Amino acid sequence: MTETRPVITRFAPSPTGFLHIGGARTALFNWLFARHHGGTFLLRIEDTDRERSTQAAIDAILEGMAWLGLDADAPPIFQFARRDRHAEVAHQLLATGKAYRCYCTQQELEAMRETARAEGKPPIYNGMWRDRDPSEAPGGVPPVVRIKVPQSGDTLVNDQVLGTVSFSNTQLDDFILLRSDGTPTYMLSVVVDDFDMDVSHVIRGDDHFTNTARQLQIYHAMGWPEPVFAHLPMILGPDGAKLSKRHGALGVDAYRDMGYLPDAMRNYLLRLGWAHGDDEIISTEQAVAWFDLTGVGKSAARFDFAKLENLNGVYMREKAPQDLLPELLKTIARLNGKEVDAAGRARLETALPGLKERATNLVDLAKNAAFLFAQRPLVIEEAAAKLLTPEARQRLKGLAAALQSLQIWTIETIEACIRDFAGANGMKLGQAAQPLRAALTGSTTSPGIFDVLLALGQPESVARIQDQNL
RNA sequence: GCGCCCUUCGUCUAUCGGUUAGGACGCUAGGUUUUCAACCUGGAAAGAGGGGUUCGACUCCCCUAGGGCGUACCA
Repeated sequence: MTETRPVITRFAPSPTGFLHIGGARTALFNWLFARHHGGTFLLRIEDTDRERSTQAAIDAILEGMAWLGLDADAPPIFQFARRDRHAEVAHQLLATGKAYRCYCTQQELEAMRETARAEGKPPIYNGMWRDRDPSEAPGGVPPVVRIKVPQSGDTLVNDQVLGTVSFSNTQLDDFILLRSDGTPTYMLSVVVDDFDMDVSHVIRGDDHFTNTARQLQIYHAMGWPEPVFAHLPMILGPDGAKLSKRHGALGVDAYRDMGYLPDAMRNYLLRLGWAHGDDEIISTEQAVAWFDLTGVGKSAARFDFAKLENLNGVYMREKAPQDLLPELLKTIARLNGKEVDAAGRARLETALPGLKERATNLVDLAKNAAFLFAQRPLVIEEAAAKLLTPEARQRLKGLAAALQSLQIWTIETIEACIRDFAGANGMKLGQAAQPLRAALTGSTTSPGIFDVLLALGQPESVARIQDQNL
């Protein structure tokens, strides 16, 4: 197994649902590995299950990958379109005696499993048609094609994550290559496609580990070189149980809608099962430079929303306001059911630097920005209302007048005005700022008060303050 | 049932036979502060259990327990 072949990885989802978090991580690791080695990253849609494959799922997968920035180096390959080639391989195996036709009925197979289980043996196909003469075939029963797996010895799976694992061939059965309708099964298709696509590294979920021992039989039978295998541990729900719809088994689009940034998502997913010393905040560039299979852990990881939330906050703060704005506008529009108008947009642009420091996701940010678009008179939250005591309203009256008299409306002039007012009236800044905040935002929390005034503009600010003295 | 894999703070993890077992999230005490965040300082918090091997085990081996995956004419 010498690795002078060019690195080619692939992500091979079956389009039976959205791109979930585990699939996204598998795609990310394949992408990173290819990018790290200057190799090729391919996408293959495994749509051989015609019953369950849908166009909607294909779209969701494509959109999810685009959102995460995982670009493939070639158009997606649709597995079903290659069914003739898969069948061709099965017939080749048939011709060389490495596969055979099996005429078992469903009932016979079930009975077989029953007895095996009762005897404490693996409930697998017992090879009853393996050496039977085709002339014994019952009429009218379309056969499946099964591969001949060695009946003794071991199959070694050499895995970059799990190490070398030995499977007794007696545990492996003569699995089906071609269904009775002549279509190829997944087992056959993956192997043929990976071989034809020159995939050098098969990086996939841990749930395929046992399958690898089976798939290896096809490689052996065809005399094809094995790719390097790396099986990634699963991602579990926060409670340690398998991901279900209740917790993390959401499509990546759901994370986007919850206001998470793709950069944060990538960073989070990367750290789930992979580590590079003590590094936590890892840019995509660094990830590409550092990624390797030896950093992949062996144990399943639980999905932790709190950490994702924290990471997302880090990325929100790091991001330039102008880069955050388009996504934020979309989020607000989605939340409000209408686009942000020009005036609102101007306020938002001014307030964004202060706003983005205080939110951990876009939805939160949108909510914190809502006061910018609120109609007068503002609805005052209970806690904020408590700040608007009669004395506070008195002060606000003076403040409104002072602010109204400002000739120039900049962060500096605003700050000077308020500090002067507070100083002249023997108040601490907080005594002026808190009632002001309540009047301007209807809330007790907001960006810095000077920033709020600046974003709202002079007329609106003064009007909102005066609203409290009616 | 059978086979395979996994097991360090609550969570994600570092450690590759010798460390006061480190970091991050979360939690918590305090500081800073115009609110909230952010930020700074400190704290609590872990090697599943039992046997070996070794001068010495989180690290290597075995057993047990727990969890996961597979065992389809699904992928």
